Amino acid sequence: MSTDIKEILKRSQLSVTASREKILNLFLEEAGALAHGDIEKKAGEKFDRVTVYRTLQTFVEKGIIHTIPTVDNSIRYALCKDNCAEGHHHDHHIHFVCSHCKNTYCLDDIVTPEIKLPKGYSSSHIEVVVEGICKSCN
Amino acid sequence: MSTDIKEILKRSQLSVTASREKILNLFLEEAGALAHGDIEKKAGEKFDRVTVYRTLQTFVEKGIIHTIPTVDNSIRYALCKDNCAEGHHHDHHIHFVCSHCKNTYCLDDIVTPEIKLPKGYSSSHIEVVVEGICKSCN
DNA sequence: TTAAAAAAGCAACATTGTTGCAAATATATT
DNA sequence: AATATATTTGCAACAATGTTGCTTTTTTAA
Repeated sequence: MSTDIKEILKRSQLSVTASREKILNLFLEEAGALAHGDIEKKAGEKFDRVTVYRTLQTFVEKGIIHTIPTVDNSIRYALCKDNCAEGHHHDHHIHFVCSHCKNTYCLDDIVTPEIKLPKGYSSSHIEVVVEGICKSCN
Repeated sequence: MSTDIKEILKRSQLSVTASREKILNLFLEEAGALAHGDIEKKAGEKFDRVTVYRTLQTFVEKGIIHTIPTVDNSIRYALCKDNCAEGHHHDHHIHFVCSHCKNTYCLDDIVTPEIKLPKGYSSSHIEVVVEGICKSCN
């Protein structure tokens, strides 16, 4: 477990604990996004479910990870590559869900497009989720 | 309850039952999208929770309603305006979530944009969810 | 090293979603 | 219109997921 992890936590003004290190490490190791369930599985029997819930919530608040919209009932989380400030996410990349391997990836280099809205609507944030076959499965 | 409702059900080769009529009617009356919970509330104590789950599932399969991605843990459903065939949705409109009234709307006239993906990725479906302030709240 | 603050773990509970099966209802047929 | 068949509903029991309050443990700061 690299010292980067402690650094990230400290930078976000979070105390460094075993659970936070472990969970953050899972995200650093993982190419794709993780759902709460994935984390429980990967962390083994080590942590209480409640701890995982609270840690994810804290990480989102501090801008360490962000949520990704899904059509099934599962919140997926991924690392914020841009340096999101506390309580202020500003990711503008799109997300890709592979229909084959079921993984979700952040395509950090693909920026969300402009959308022309009807009169009366104003936009503050745009989410794009593309479904298809990913690089590894193609 | 208009006879259109029976028509829609028959067209999808579904038997016409009180629950299906009532739930379909909720969608026809409602401008925005509905989550499972909304439907349970609006339908009052009339139906078993299981019936609502199964009805929504059936409607999605038959192309009567479609699901909308969310970042919270709730599947939202809305009517398919385009005539989606059984097991084959082909909606290409975008979705709008109002941060003020919390409603989700289909913007049927706004078509999802083309997205240029990195090499190796192929796309089969694109979802766009715009967050902002809607017409009524502006 | 110790005191104060923060987080983890536990228990109990609430909500949400699933499955099998018997009773009720809808459809098709006579 | 009445009946047989097929489908759907409602119930019960269960599984999974998410939440809250409180005590113990760990971290941080002095």
